[in-house]
Amino acid sequence: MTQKLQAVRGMNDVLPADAAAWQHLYAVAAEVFGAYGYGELRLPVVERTELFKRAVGEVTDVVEKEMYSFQDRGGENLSLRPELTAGVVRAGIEHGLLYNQQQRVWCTGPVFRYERPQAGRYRQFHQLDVEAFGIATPDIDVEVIAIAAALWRRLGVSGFTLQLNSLGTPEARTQYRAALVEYLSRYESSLDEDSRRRLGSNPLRVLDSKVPATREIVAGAPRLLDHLDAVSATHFEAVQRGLGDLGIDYTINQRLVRGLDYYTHTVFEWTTSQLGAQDAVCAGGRYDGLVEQLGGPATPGIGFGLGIERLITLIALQQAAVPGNASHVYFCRFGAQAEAAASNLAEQLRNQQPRLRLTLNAGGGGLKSQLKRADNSGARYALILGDDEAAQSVVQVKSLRGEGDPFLCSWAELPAQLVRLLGL
RNA sequence: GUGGGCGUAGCUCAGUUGGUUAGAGCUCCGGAUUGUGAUUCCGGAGGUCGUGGGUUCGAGUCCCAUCGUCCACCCCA
Repeated sequence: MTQKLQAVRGMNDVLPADAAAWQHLYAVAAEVFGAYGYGELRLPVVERTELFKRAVGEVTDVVEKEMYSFQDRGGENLSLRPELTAGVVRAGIEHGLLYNQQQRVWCTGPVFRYERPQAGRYRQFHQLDVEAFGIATPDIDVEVIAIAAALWRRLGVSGFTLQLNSLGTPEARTQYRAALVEYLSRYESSLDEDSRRRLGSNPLRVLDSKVPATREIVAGAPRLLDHLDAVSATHFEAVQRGLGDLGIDYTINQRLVRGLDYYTHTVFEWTTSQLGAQDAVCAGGRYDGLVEQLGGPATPGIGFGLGIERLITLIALQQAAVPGNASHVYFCRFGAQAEAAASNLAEQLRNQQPRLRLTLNAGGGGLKSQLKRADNSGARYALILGDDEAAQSVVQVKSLRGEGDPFLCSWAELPAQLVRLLGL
């Protein structure tokens, strides 16, 4: 069977028309993260499988059944990263960034999860990641959450709900876990199959279940927040106060437990009702034990991962402004002399005005069809250079968007004229 | 991994109870006095009807399989 050559299932191309939104998002994100003093970290897409097993957790779905794992030619067990935090921590430890110091970093790139694709869920997707290390106080929890809020503001997207919870210290969590298991065990026969399995492996995830019968049981379960030790409770209150001071609204969701094992204390999720079932756009939390768990010095950390595809979808849905990437001008040229002159002129213009986006007609065609191309390109102005104009060293400048009548402009004055017209 | 919807021109779709050369709109290309777009008029290009089997005198239309896609479960960003 000859199979048509096509992209791998769940892995999408981003076409030029859509890339404008991506570029805009990256530009704004880099600016916002930079404004908070976060530096970019660039990491490999492939890591040792062991890293994710130890960081994310051996019994999580992500590691158990969603990783792209393989052996390379040397027999190493490697995986495409299913998330970014583990790699960030690995790099931090490896390069000594986490020894007794603070680090604020961000990271972006593709991540991979072998899942059944659906709206907002792909096998290769992209995340923006923000992480802060070496700061145990709740002010950094607030800062990290505020960064996301700032990003929404700068992008002009809205309608999020910030859900907040605390998992407490590992000790508190262990204690709570025991209480929860004891409670749930009493109803074991009434639980759904998944939940019964998780009772042994990862009981907190049962809280998250959507099965009605299980939810009923969960409703009467001991509450995590009631089991917080004094330190955790104080920390959580401080986070809430800090968010309140910044005017960031939130709701406490006691069932928010997150699917990755490394979280402690604060966990949060920015969700929206506009994306269907995959409603989490940005999620994260504190992971005070992770660095040590991966062989580094005991170092507190907190961060979030943000789904770029989901955010891009929201931007489109809410029609938030995205600067266009169309050319400013389309240069029409015809006649042997004029074509050569136009080619030189175009180079000069681009050199003198690096911000100018100029498409030079190629492939010939009559003026009519060239102007058609100019119009379709989305350019604001057309430059027209035929042999008549060339003989006088001028070009015709013609608005394609009803911004005044065509006029002739000398080659010498053209750069200044374009700057004026385009507001470069 | 489970369940359901859908796969006909680049795009959005129509194709009557299976029946002669598979249609429309948009896009694209060309033309309407030889150098002026987006409007109008005329013309043109473009499809092995996802793929492979099967039923039939005959299948885009029915059956099976397969791939893809969409949505939900699950999981998460």
